[in-house]
Formats: sequence, structure tokens, C-alpha cells
Amino acid sequence: MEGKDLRKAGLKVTLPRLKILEILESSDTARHLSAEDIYRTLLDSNEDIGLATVYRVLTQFEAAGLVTRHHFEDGMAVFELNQGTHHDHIVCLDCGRVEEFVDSGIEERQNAVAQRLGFAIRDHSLIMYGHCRRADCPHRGKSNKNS
Amino acid sequence: MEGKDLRKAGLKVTLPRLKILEILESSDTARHLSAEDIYRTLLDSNEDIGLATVYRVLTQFEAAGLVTRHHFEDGMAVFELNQGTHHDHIVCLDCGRVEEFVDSGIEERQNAVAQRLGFAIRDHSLIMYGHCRRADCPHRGKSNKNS
DNA sequence: TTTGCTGCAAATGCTTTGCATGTAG
DNA sequence: CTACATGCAAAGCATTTGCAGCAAA
Repeated sequence: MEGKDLRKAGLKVTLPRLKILEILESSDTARHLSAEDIYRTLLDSNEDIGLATVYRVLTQFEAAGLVTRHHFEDGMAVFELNQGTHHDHIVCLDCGRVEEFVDSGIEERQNAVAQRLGFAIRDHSLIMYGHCRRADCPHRGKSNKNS
Repeated sequence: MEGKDLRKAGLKVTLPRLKILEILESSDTARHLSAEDIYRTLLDSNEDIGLATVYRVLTQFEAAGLVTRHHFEDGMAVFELNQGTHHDHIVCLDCGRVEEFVDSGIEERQNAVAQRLGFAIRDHSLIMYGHCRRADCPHRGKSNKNS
């Protein structure tokens, strides 16, 4: 299936890469996984894949444009499958849930600002942090991520 | 002078803290320093202050609201003296220069988005990365910071 | 077969911490 | 004098890398 994507990226189609791709695809709700998250998921699936490989594969995927790496405030990097559409993020400080959004107005004004300051923008990152109002969000003060 | 700020923050007025505060204040152009930057500046001033202390002091300053910690893409954290006014950042990928800006339109739309998604925003971070067009900016591919 | 991939363990780089000493209040 | 600060060295954590063995094409 998505072995094609790997080929196109100049990467051999191997089990670790397919598995990791699969995990990134299947995580519908919280599609923003750290290397550790993915590693643990692999262990749970009885896959014998090392953490170093997870990092290597994710780095390669990033270089190939398959995934994007984000640095949220907690330090640990999270990876997200690229679906072509650009979007920004809003992170719940209580439950760690991540929502995505696009606001064309924000995008426009960003470009205007960049132009005014004489910058040729190559990339940008907008992340808002706050408290969501979902019923299942535990307001425990400290964030507890991964489901 | 700013010993007051320290007192108000519940921190004893010590040489390391004053010196670090001073360094953060005096860096007019590139006011976004990493712990290492500050440490080296201290060494250059023949101050005998350990790197661990720099980190401890900066962390305390952050907790006290005196400085803000930013995580730009290169991983290393940078610290900026808080001057009350909120602003976002645009970073040059070539020379590492950081410009600050505020766009009320962006702020407004951010709030609108947050409200629409049911989030109570506590904080946000908008950073743009690009190439500036300054004469003294070396387009050397890799970023070379500190003056 | 040949090149590239993997696992493991060791190394890295930034940041934090334990502990004995020093110093502000 | 007492509590908090500091310096140093060692620890911690996420991430990267070296290397010998393995697997895809």
C-alpha cells in the first residue's frame, strides 16, 4: 500500500518503516506521537524494533516530507503524519489533546508581517496552549498525555 | 536598582542574579540568549559563576515572570527579559537574528479560533522562520548565532 | 551480492540535581 | 545565626551515532 510513499522517498520498504507509518496513520484521535509513544506501541504489538530505529525512521520521514516534527512546550518532540494541508495547533494543558485549525486571516497577516520586516518565510509554527472544556478532560493540574 | 525586582520575586539579591539580569538587559540587539551565551558572557567579564547557577537563576526568573523561555527550532532554549508587552518572533535561519512584532489582527483571530474550539487560552507561541535581507546576514546555510 | 537497514550499547548535548560550602538577611 | 545560594561534579533525559550482523532489491 503505502510502500509507494517509502519508495518515492528513496527508502527501502522494511517492516519497521511500514509499522511506524501504520501507527501514525491509525492514531486518529491523538495524532501527535512522540518517539516513545510509537516505541511503546510497537512493543505492545510485540514488534522487536529498537528505539534508535524509531528515531532514525522518524528523522528520515521528516526529511522526506512524510511527517512533521513539532516541539510543544513539554520539550519532547512529537511527530505528525503530513496530509498536505497546513494547519496550526492548540494544545490542552490538562489532557494533552491536540486540535488542529487553519485560519486564512492569520496566514495572510503573517505573510504581511514577514514582508514588512523583509523576511522570506520558509516555515512557521503557531501553537496555542490552554484548557479545553471536554467532559473527559481531567483538570488535574498536571498534563497526563497518551490516552 | 533592580534588586527590587528580585526581592519582589522572593529571591535573595546576590551577585550572580544581578549580573545575569544585567546581561539580559544590556543585550539590546540580540536579546535572546541561551544559558551558554550568558555563561560565556560571564566568563568574559571574569565572573566566577557556574553554568548550573545560570540555569538555576534563569529557571527562577522564569518562575518569577521576569524572563520568558523560548524553544526555537534548534533545540537550545533562549531566554528573554520580560518587558510586559507581548510579542511574537521571526527568526532568520541564516544569521539567527530574532525580530519581534505584534499584530493585533493575529491576536484577535487567535482568540476567536480558541473560543470557537472551546479552549481557554493561557499562552501561545508564534514563531516564523525565514531569511532576512540584511546586508550583514551571511547566507551560509547554517545558522551562526551570538554576535 | 551489494547496498542499505537494524539492534544494541555507548556517546552526545542540554539541562538538572546532590552535596558541602558560602553568604545574604 | 539560619535559610537560602552557589560551585562543582555527577546524574538525567531525549536524541544520535558506531558498529557488526541482517535483509531488501
